[in-house]
Amino acid sequence: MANGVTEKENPYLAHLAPKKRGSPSTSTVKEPLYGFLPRRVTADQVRGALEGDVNPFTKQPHSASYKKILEARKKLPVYAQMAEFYKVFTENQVVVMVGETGNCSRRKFRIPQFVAYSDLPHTKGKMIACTQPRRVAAMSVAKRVADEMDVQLGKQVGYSIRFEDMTEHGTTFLKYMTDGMLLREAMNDPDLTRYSTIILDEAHERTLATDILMGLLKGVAKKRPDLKLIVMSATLDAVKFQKYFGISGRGEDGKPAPAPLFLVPGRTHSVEVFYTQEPEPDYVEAAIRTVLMIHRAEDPGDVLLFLTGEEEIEDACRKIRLEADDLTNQDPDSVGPLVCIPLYSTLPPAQQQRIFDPAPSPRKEGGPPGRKVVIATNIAETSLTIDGIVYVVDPGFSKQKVYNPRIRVESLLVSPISKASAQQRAGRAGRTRPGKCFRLYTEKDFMNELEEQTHPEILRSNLANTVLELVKLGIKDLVKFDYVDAPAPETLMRALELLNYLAALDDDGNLTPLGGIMAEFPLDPQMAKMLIVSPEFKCSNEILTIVAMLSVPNVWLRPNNQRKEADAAKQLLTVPDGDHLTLLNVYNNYMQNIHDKNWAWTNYLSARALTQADNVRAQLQRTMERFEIDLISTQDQRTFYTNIRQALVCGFFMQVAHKEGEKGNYLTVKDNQVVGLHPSCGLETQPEWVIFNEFVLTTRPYIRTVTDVRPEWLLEYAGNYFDLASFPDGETKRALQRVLNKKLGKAAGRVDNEKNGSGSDERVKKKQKKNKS
DNA sequence: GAGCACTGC
Repeated sequence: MANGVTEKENPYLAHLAPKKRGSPSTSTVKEPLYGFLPRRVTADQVRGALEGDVNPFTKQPHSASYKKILEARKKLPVYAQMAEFYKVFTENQVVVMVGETGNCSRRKFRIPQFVAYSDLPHTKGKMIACTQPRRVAAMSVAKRVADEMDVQLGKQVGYSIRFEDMTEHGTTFLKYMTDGMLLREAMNDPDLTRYSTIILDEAHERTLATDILMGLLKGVAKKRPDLKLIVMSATLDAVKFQKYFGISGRGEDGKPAPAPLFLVPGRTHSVEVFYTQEPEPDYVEAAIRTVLMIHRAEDPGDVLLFLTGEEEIEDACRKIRLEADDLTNQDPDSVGPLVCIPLYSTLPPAQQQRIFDPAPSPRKEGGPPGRKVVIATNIAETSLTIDGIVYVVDPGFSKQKVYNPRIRVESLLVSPISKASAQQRAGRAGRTRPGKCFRLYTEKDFMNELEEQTHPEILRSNLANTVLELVKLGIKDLVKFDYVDAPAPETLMRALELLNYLAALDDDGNLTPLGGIMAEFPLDPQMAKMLIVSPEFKCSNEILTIVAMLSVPNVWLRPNNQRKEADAAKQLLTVPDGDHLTLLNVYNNYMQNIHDKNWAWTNYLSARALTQADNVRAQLQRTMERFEIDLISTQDQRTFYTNIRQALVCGFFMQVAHKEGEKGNYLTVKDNQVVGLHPSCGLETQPEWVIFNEFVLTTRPYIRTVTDVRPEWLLEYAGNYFDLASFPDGETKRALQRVLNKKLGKAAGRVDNEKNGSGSDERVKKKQKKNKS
């Protein structure tokens, strides 16, 4: 075999190899575990390279700044662990690596570099991938590592994220990327043959993409003895990953031996944790009280308070500011000034930056010091770190996505956080010096009520997209796929069912040619489907725009003090037949005014979201061109909107609602959920049949982004789904039956049909008349 | 007459 690797030497291969009768079991083999490519570089050699005068990658002399960075690096504990790292890395195919929280940054900078140096003489032409759950991290870490290695970003060290590929083919050998990006690459190269080592960072976050990658890579590692895998995680999950990547037949009694663990010690400061004596009935009120108490009684240091959402945060900010003002008025000499800064993702970036402002100065020299209070969502738990936080207030809640496969609805629920999450939050207090964490729940509740880990995303999501990806990756049996945590069978069934109705999978669950193309689009399957069929309706240009607009955050702005103005501006752009058409109209108007920087703002639209939509549109257009899907628009004004609405039906026929009674209630078809039109909906009337983009569960169930459709289209373009025989009895079925009867009647009397079926759209006509007058 | 936890392709 290549590289002199025999199957026996690789337990993963041995596991796959047919067992010979009477041959000794692999568990008795005592020689070194793996016989991979000879990566026997020693720590001394690497130190020599690091400290030498010439950069081994560029063959250029090391720069002065490099030498300065190197001196600092030499003091880090990881540097001292180099020899230990190379030993475990050389001897094992899979290593689970653990660093205390707060230490992760060092880990993600150094370990990939160590691998890079070890690979230098051996794996020419193959790359090292290091995945991150977030784009910003992939970008910034790559930048810093390029600096540390004294190479140019985008050359030997690069990154690859959506819309931005900073790598050079043939030159880049260390590539930081988002986990989703690596998963995309895997769809066209399931064995990831371009890579010699794959490092999954932040594995404990258990994003959907990381979870799928872990399942995939476990299989690939068995097939590819030359592939090395490093799973990096926070302490708590390590054992789970060690077991998951365990080596068959190596442990006691022939059981799997856990994958080896490599520990990188942490460097965080101690955090003292306080609990309440009794449970708090109102956590927002308790949180406000705690923040004010800290402000009055504790030493200087900034405060981070975790709340669940925008409304809660803005409310708390207001109340804390009021109370702080009261304190100041009572006795300006006893308390310092306090600033309260909200932080959540939908805040414009400039306002997010405020969290890095220094705390306010004392009112007068020698007076009590000022304090900064940041009130944040979970964004401060993972995505953004704020240095200088000394006090954390943790009410123990966050909004979490949950998926109900029975009614096919994803919603956000305020739920108790996990122990792991609580520890992560507490850790935010100890980044610069010893800190304190005030938990607004009892110690008993922490011990007994909180789950160990937050449920991984794969257990809380609609998996339609994921299942299509898995099938595209060549996974034959989705139920038997080796998940780290297997999703509920019902969730998989729902996904398979949807993909089958969309004709992405055939009745045996095999990928159809259409499904293969759908998987190439970074879109939900419904949207991919309608985009692909849209040329048949002569509106692919328009559907492309609508899909792009649906893929970005809400474009409508509605500032609290200008709601009326915002609503009026929206009204001017509204198309009465449906919100999807309104989105198209908004985009087209935006493009016509692209050079007017104030256009978005004066129309109460988010310029950021619109730019993003434009990016997404361009990317999708490239994918369409790759598959030769025509970009066309009809010139016929009479059918312009009708065609678009028909194409929408081809993707979203499973998200149809039927009007019931006169109260404006709708029933979702087949699931029979009573829903209302969301107040943001711009429909002029309440049509009998509508398709909707999402079902949201807030004060009551709503359908949002809604468009008027005709029932005969449902029967025509989704006949399989609207098979009346399988329909539950009820008003919806009877209404469809009437349409069907009428249609059959019409088909019988052709002349009649010719006369009425001119294809014109009554509402469009009406509107054109209106516009003319 | 509502609201948008957070990511990602």
